[in-house]
Amino acid sequence: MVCTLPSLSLYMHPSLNIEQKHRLHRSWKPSSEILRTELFHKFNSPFELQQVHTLVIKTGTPLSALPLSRVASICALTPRFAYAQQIFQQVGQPEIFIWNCCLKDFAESDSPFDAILLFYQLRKHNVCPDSFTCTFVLKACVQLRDLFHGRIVHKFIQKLGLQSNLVLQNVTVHLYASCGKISDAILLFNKMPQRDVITWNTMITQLVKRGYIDSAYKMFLQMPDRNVRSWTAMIAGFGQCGKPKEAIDLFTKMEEVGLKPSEVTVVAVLAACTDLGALDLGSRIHEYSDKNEFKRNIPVCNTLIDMYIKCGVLEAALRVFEGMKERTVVSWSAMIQGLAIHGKANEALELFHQMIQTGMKPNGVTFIGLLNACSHMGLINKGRWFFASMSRDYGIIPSIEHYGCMVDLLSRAGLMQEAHEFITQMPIKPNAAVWGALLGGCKLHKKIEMAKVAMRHLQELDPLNDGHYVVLANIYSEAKQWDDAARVRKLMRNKGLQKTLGWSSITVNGIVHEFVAGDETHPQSQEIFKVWNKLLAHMRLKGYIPNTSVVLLDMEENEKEKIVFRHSEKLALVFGLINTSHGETIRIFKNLRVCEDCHAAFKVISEISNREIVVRDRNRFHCFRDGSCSCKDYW
DNA sequence: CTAGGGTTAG
Repeated sequence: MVCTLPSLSLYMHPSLNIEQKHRLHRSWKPSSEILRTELFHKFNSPFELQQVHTLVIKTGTPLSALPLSRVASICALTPRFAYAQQIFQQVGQPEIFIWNCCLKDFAESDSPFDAILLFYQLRKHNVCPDSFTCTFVLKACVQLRDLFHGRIVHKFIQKLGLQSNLVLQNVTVHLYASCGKISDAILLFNKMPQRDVITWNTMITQLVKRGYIDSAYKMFLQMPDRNVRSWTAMIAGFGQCGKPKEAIDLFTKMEEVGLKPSEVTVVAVLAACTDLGALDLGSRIHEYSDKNEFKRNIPVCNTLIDMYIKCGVLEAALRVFEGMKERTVVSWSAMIQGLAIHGKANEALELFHQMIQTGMKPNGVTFIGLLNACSHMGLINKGRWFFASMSRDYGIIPSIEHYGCMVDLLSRAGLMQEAHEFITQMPIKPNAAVWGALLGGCKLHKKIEMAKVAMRHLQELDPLNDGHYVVLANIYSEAKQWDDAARVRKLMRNKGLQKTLGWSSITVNGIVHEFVAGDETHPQSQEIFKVWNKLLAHMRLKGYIPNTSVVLLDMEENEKEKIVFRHSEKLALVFGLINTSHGETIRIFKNLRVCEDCHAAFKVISEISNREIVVRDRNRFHCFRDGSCSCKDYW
């Protein structure tokens, strides 16, 4: 009689009683192959392990067929430690080897503290650790930033006489640096009789993380041999500390040396392109990635998506997103945020819906994107709903950023009282971003009294940020309260602050042209002004009326016009019209928010010149086409 | 069974 083999999952099914299990047990003779592939990954407790162990003995399967690392992890932190030891002592492999495998898994898991606990268990049961053991425990300490246990292991290494082991020295340097003891790390580094490329790379990365970019670069120049990871660490370092130009310069040098960029290099360089709005280099890196089969690498795709979004090419970002075989929450969140800052709120919400349907769990960042989408398009009720939903339906506790988004949403919509009430009822202390969002709403809706309230808090929380003073002065100026405006500007000056100079840039033929307001230094300045005057006549016919209320100062109307006409974004746009071919999209990058008059002017110009104009603002994108803007004037 | 570089928001 042929009987079907029951699977182990059936054998161990909780609904079977002991007698049924025995019956199965007697009749069932699985091959060791079945044991290995089907069975052993399914037991989860010492009790189940014991059943499997019995089975192994009964069927005469060699003990080594057991997934020993799994046995170890099940027994390690339960009172069954000795049981595992007993098995390990019979398999003909050094016992410590098996425990080390388990330690490695723990150290790389999401609860690295288990590695430290296991280490104590090993000591308690007199298992003798080796250098591998120490490596993994130290790695866990690095993950946890656990200097206390790290120091214990460090002393233990010396007790074992392993202090000259290079790998251990490298991890120890990493440990002290990552726990904020950078001077201890440097001390150890200096004492090392020999160092390898990993030692140097570790130091570079850690110095960058602590903000010592100059020391990191010195080390980079000083080190004897540099591999791809050294270059990448330094490129990423420049990017992370706000020096994307330096990152790209270094990348160029890396190419000159002839080293082949890895996936990680590509991610770092793309992030720098994102910050700079360097679409041309970004696209080149995209081609390189495709040629080198980096397409399957999720972070590469995620960074590409973000790069295209922040360079204003939403379609390209969507293409990368659609082409991904596998996506993470980062991919979805990046795309949702991208749609949000491009003013496509409904598409963003729709994408979120799709995300949920694929079974992907959103995180806090996903909701920041969603709230931004609602905020930028004035979807107040949807925004309120998402805010409530995140904790209720997904167990995500709103962070200060989410509260900031909500205040932005409410105050942009003019619901100033509600926004203020929302702030006073927050369970966490409001920060400068929260009050700043309220102040922004006051500017938009000309609420002077509320602006004063917001400013009082901002002066306390963020006194050195010139932006707040400028906004408040603007609010007074718009209300023609010149004395108050002057008082705020004086207050700002007394703190030693200057208004951040606005600038706009445009890339033509790979060359970045930067303009500041009133700029006459560009070689083509005269031509720019001539073309502007012609354009202006045309614009006036189309109904454009200069909005001079954006000028802070009390002066004659035609003086104000002169100032408005030479705003940096207008200069960059006219330069673009002159120097690009007809029909080409013009992309402008502005460091501050785009001015209201420029916004109105760009709409008219997009119609007259029949051009698409994409402006990357401090906060979002404006895509001007056929006389209107993608933000639908809600920003 | 060792050690080093990366992505969404802010």
